[in-house]
Amino acid sequence: MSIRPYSSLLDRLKEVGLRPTRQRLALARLLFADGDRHVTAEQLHDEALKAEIPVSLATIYNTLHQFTKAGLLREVVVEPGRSYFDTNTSDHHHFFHEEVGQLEDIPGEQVRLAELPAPPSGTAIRRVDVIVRIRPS
Amino acid sequence: MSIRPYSSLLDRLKEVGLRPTRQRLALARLLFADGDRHVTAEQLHDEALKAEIPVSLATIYNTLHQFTKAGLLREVVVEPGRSYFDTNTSDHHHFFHEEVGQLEDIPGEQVRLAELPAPPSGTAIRRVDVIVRIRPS
DNA sequence: AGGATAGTTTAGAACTAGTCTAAACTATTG
DNA sequence: CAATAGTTTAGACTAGTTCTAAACTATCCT
Repeated sequence: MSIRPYSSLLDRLKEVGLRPTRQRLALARLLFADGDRHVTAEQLHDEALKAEIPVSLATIYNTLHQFTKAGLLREVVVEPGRSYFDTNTSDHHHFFHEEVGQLEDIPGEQVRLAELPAPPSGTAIRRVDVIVRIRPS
Repeated sequence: MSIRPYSSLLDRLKEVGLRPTRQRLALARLLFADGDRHVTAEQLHDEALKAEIPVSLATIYNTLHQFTKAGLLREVVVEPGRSYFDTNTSDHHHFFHEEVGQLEDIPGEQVRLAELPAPPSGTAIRRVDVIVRIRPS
């Protein structure tokens, strides 16, 4: 996402059929301004308020889900009762730092699946998530 | 887990330092009686009530967590806001049937990681989860 | 065996993340 | 610029889970 220049956020929203409202633009800026990020709804909400963007929690959730559906974000589930949203939508995997509750991308192709199982009949693979759970050593 | 004969449930509980109470024995029986299972707290609760084992939801949660800590169960996180417990504690991975909310073991070594990334310095790998998310095709 | 003790269970309150609702607001379209 | 359709919002609500403090029970000790 960081590939795209700042000014095109508006265009990207339009492309995916979302009106470029004040809130969405502001949140998109927070999310995509600098590099890859992994945020929870609460985190983004706090950040928005600190940045003087008064936005309701409901809108945070709406926006995160709409962005996800539109392919601008990817949801990552690693902890019960908390969702993370990843601004890196390319095919990649994660470290999850369990003590801290922090996600980190595993760069490039450092994880490679030698073999994938055939999906049960009548089903198709939608996505493969690899989570490497780490701890302070 | 199904390796162990039924009568040894009591011993297993003792081994891991949990008193073999009526509730724990009954839940262990439900969990480990026939083969590998993936249950949520609510599912197990319903099952227990149907089997005429009146047990409170709090005890279900306590028991699932104690069993997990003791290594009799393994917790699998695939959906926000819902935890699954797997009676198969050996090293293996999962299909997750998204429409139905059902986990299924990927048999044997059908998933092999060709390369694992080095964990960030100061950390050690605790576990690697591979979740193959599937959909009806 | 019987009582003391420490671990366990329980109902229900409390909590947390997330969703819903319906009214107010705003971007777009003509 | 008005009409309209999509968006935002506060606050009520829900689902899953955890907490609490009182009642209960397995175990230990004599």
